[in-house]
Amino acid sequence: MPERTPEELVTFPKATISRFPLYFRALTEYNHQNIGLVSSEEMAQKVGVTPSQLRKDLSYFGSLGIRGAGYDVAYLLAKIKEILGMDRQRRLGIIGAGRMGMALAGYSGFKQHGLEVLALFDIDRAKWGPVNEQLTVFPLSELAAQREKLGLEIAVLTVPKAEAQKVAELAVEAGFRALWNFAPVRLEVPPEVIVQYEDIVVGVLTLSHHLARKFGT
Amino acid sequence: MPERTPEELVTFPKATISRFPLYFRALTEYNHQNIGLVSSEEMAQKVGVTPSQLRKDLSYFGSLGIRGAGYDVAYLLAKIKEILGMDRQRRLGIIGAGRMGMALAGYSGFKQHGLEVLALFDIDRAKWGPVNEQLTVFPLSELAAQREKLGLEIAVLTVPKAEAQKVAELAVEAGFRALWNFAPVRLEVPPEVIVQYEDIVVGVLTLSHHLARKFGT
DNA sequence: CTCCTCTTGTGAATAATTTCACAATCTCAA
DNA sequence: TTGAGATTGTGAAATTATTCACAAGAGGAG
Ligand SMILES: NC(=O)c1ccc[n+]([C@@H]2O[C@H](COP(=O)([O-])OP(=O)(O)OC[C@H]3O[C@@H](n4cnc5c(N)ncnc54)[C@H](O)[C@@H]3O)[C@@H](O)[C@H]2O)c1
Ligand SMILES: NC(=O)c1ccc[n+]([C@@H]2O[C@H](COP(=O)([O-])OP(=O)(O)OC[C@H]3O[C@@H](n4cnc5c(N)ncnc54)[C@H](O)[C@@H]3O)[C@@H](O)[C@H]2O)c1
Repeated sequence: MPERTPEELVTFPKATISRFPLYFRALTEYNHQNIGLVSSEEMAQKVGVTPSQLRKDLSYFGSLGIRGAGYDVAYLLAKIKEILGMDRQRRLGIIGAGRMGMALAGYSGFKQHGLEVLALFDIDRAKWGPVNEQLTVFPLSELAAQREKLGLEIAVLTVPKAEAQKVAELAVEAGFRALWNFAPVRLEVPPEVIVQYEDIVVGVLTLSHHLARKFGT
Repeated sequence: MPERTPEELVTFPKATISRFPLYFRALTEYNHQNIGLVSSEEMAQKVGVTPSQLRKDLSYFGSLGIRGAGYDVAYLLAKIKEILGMDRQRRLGIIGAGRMGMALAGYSGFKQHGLEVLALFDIDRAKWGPVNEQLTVFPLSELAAQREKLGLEIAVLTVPKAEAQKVAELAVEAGFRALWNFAPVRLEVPPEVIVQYEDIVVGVLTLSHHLARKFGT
């Protein structure tokens, strides 16, 4: 019987993971500038966190730096890729080839993060067909087949909010275990499915609130 | 000498404000369904928080419910609008009429939150001109004039990341005090300017991390 | 008017996250 | 090889956020 993996069970704040993309981008820049070693102070300054927060964040994943010297840029970059699951390509399928779906499909920033949009799906037949050399909009009925064929792992939901629950269920049926939902609704899905919500108005309403508070307008 | 306003100085968790849009949408739905009164239990269930969290969040802004009965939907809706600064229209100008800028410009979800996109700006003259009946892409040089004329309060930055710092400075010069930045870079701005960052890859990389952890892939 | 039921509002308790502060230990120069 | 200087890694302290639990009303029935 294969022994159960010991499952290194470190727990860490949820916010820690959300800071890793910042660290990743800073390190990528250092790498481009041929900087091989960087201190927590320098890097923290660049991304706008405290040095101790940066060190603590990294420490949850082991002893990744060199005492007395700093962090090896290339090594830390590799480690962060591993932690974020960027050490292998993640393939995305976008459901809903409307304004938001198409904007995401054309986003050039995904590539450097190991993310790749390989297909779009829509219910509207007018949208079916190739978008460019690499990308095609498929009928929704192709969801399961293309997921399998292209190795899609993450379903991006950019359909109208009234459709989101139904489409989420179709995605789960088609074998997706990770959903990235842009529609402003809470989804009911089986417990093994991970849902990440992207609520775009939160940011701008936070601004609006600050304007109301600070400037009284 | 006019006395300093007492400045009701309640402090509350930052996350509190980010939950208000959820409450707002739930209440809007109750309103549509002609439900006049709702309990914290019912509403919390709907948005996916605990009832005590919902009550605590609201309590920072006063005693907004009716003991023994629940919350008056219409009243609470009005209060939340006030808190989020949605009781008056907020006008947005989008700088960068590319894929993301155009997707946001066409987003129908802003209206119900009291947000209104009134202009786009771009450096590329090929983009200048009317988009539809209500919306025009202006040359970047029009920024200050149109901000004043249209009453724009929030500048949305959807320019390439290499341009973002420069564009932020132009926006501040043009009189904007609130920036909503979609470019993945930290901006240096004067302290009186509020910046809200929208880092789109954080969400999907969080998913990627969970996939890597949970399913080992 | 009184009593009973219901649900809020909120201090206090608990939990989570961040910051502090310093021992550990690496580098480099002589 | 040693010592000085630098910077990490991390328990402990401080701070911030959430949950608990119940007193304080509100409302309705009789
Ligand atoms: N546009 C934005 O900037 C923006 C911002 C934040 C969130 N969103 C959210 O993203 C979603 C899409 O917004 P949008 O502005 O792109 O809308 P859109 O109307 O431009 O696009 C929606 C697309 O979904 C397709 N569709 C409808 N029902 C479908 C179904 N059952 N299966 C598959 N495809 C279906 C439509 O044919 C259309 O192509 C909405 O939920 C919206 O709230 C949009
Ligand atoms: N497309 C997406 O889904 C997406 C998602 C997240 C973040 N973003 C970010 O949003 C920004 C724009 O992305 P995009 O995909 O829309 O790019 P894009 O290339 O489609 O659009 C950029 C637009 O900005 C204009 N521009 C360039 N320099 C300018 C300047 N100095 N002043 C004014 N306008 C200028 C260009 O003419 C173009 O119209 C980038 O920073 C990107 O990282 C995009």
